[in-house]
Parts: sequence; structure tokens; C-alpha cells
Amino acid sequence: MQHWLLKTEPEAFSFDDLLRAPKKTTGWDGIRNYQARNFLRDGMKKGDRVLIYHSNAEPPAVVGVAEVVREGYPDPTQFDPDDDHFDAGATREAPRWFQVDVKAWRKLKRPLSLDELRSVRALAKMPLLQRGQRLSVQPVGPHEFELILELGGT
DNA sequence: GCCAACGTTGGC
DNA sequence: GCCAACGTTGGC
Repeated sequence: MQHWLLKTEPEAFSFDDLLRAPKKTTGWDGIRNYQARNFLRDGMKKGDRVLIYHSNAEPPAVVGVAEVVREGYPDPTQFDPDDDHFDAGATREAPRWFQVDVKAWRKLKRPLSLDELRSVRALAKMPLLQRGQRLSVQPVGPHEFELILELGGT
């Protein structure tokens, strides 16, 4: 089983929104980056655990844990001309963008801010903490994942 | 709101 | 295939 981190802007969709969603589940749509797309399409497997990170937040922080409940399938918003994420170059025969479904598992007892994560030496190699890292879907090592759960409390 | 870092686009 | 211009991300 692998572990991942998904970024979201809480103003658009927060972990609490996920907790309130039907079946605490949502399609993680709107990702428009090829590297992230490849993780969604090929990497993420049912049962994988996912850290949910709030970007553009005060403070930016890991706030909860979710689980992949459906593996990669075409993101429907790419086909919708009225959607912000419409992509005229994508077809149903050859979809360009993929999403997974994630279900909220636990909210961390205490959010782990970016500052705090940076202060933990064992986490220093996380992509999230690297300078200029913008990828919104990232793999997380098993030890890093367990440590974050310990620090945040589940 | 600023701006550094990065990804994408398109002219050549 | 290079690279300048442009758009986006996301911390601050």
C-alpha cells in the first residue's frame, strides 16, 4: 500500500467539506498537471491512504487523512464546456485528465502546519517541503506517513 | 497583493 | 528542439 498527499485550497474545498460530503466521499477533479495526472491514473490504488493538505490557508497545514475508494477514471469536468476545467483537446475516446474518489478517514486532532513539518528532521525530504514544489499530488513515504499521523493524532 | 519558481505554449 | 513569453501555484 502506498501513501499520498493531496493539496486543496480550503476556500474551494476543505477537509471539513469532505467530511460533510455524501458518504464522506468526493471525486478529486480538476487536476491539470501531467505529473499529478500520472499519479492519479497509474499510481493511486484502492485502499491507499492520503494526507489532505490545505494550501493558500492560514496556516498551510496537513489537516486530515482520506482513503482512495475508486481508482483513476476520466475526470468528467474536462468534457464540460461550462466548467472551468474544460479541455477542448480531450475526448471521451482519449481522455487527458483523470481523477480518483477519496473518502474522509480521520481528521487530525491537531493540524500540522507547514512550519511545524519543516521543523521535523525526519520529514525533510518530503516533496512538500522542497523549495518551489507545486505538485498537487505527491507520494509520501511510509515512515513519513506514520510519523505525521503520530504527530497529528488520529 | 507580491513575487519566486515552475510548467506550458508557440514562434522560429 | 530551443527558449522567451506567459500563466499558475502557493508561501509570505
